[in-house]
Amino acid sequence: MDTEERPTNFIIEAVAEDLKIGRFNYVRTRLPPEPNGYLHIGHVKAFLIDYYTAEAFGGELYLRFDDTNPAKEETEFVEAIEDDARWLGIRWVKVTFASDYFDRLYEWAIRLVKKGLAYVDDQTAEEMSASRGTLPRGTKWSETESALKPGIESPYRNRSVEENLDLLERMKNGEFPEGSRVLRAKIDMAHPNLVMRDPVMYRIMRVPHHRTGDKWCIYPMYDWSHGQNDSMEGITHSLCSNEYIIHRPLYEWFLEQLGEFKTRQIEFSRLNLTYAMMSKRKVRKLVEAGVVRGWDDPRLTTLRGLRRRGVTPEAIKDFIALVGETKNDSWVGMGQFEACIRDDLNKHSPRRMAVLKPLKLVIDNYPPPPKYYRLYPGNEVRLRYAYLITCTSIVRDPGTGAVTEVHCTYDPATRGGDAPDGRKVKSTIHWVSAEHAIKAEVRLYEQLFTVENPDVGDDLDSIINPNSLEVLTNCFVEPSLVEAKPGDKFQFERTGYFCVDLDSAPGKLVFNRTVTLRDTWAKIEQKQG
RNA sequence: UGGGGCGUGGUGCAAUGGCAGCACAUCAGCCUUUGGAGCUGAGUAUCUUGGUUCGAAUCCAGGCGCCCCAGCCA
Repeated sequence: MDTEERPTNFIIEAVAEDLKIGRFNYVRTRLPPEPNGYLHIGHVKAFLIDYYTAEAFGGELYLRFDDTNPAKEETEFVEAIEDDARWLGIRWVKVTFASDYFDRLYEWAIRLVKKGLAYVDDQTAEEMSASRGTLPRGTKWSETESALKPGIESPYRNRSVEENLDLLERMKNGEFPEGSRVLRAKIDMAHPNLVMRDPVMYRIMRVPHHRTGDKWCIYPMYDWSHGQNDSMEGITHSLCSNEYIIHRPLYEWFLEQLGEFKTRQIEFSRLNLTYAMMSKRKVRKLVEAGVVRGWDDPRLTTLRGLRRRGVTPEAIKDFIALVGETKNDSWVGMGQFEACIRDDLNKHSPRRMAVLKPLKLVIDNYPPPPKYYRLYPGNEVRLRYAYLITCTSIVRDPGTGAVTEVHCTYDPATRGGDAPDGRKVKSTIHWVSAEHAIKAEVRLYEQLFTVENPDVGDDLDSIINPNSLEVLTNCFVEPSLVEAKPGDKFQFERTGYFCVDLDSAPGKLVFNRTVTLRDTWAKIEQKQG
């Protein structure tokens, strides 16, 4: 990756300005994944922005797992995320965890309590929600008749510092049941930004943590952890998606009150890709329901799925570069991604010949429509790298009418494919020798979903494309592919880009179609109806 | 509209007060031992109204549209 080739963007410009005015004299960013699932294409944009921004200034990148909710997180995902990110080509200087800072964070919380800026609230979750000054959950903003109402201050809001300190200590020691109390920042229950209406800092959870075990009974919320960890690590720029814009005032309020190092948060728009499911929850449902074969199913846009499908890190990075970095809400078409995949594969894939559907190839378009140049009775074509042949007749199955044989004559003078008399043929077709070719299984993929945005709605069954996978077991590939190993990539001439699947084994070749070639013929066909 | 964010060809991104450009997609042509790849050309855009200015996508004011927020999720 050549840094100079990447265009500048508003984040790079903002960071450059910070350096220029002396707000910081170095650059350090962080990747902030929550280890609760596998990485997908949507995460890649954020990862690459963090990586490139640091790289552009000779800065450092930390990989920090945001493990503040033990109910959802597992070590398995930590390893998978590191593996996927490394595969992409991202490099970091150290790996840290939000849980590394639980002790220090607790000290900071005590500081706020002592300053009278945080208190223990005994209200139930329902009471807190009701007193926030808004309509019940589930109500649409459009159904809101009047302006947002101020919240109601908790009856526990003015407890003494001593009592708060005592209660917090006992929360930490596990003296209270789960959900019975929280620590809240004392800010402003009438604030127009709901995030500032006394946000929760700690909640009681009797759940073992994948790294700290049973040590803690209270766990910090995102707002009371992320910015503090950024500050503790000397992160200069905390880059995140637009949904955190409204959290920035709180992010800054905490660091201001604490008097600690002030990281700057900058937001950008997340990636929306058509036909891609970004919701981890929903992808999990597909996996569990057996709609796909696993988290690495080649039809998924998880990094593992893309990798298995044969998509390269370079193609993914090219795509992200092309998408750019802005705050605009936008949708990028899957076709754009596929163009990047083809572009990279075209440059790097060795060409091979493979016949996927030996007979159908010929019969589909007979009698020939206009502009059809391939093999049909009376027409001469070139067998790629071999001879010019002329079709003389076809043999059909008397019962079905399907073509079972195509008879041709070859011109012995055209060895290699050139005619001594200089005559041209309009078409060259690929072939394999029936005597030498080896058999293979080929898996063809189409979009998994029938709708552009599979993340909306909950009726998954209605949006699944029933034809997203077609398995061909009667394919023949040229003998040189006998040595091909899982992950190897090829272009099957005139057909598409393919890679050897994980299921492949000696004597049992399995290929995935990564993406088809651009197909001008398909367009002509479409237009002709 | 309680607060916040965003509006440039079909899609995504540039232009940072000075000829609206790039990529993908589309269309036309050239070339081709992949109907692939490559090459050439074309069409299509500044949400709107007003203001400032010699000059506005850019600055200002109003309007319109879309998105985000009322978890003890991140």
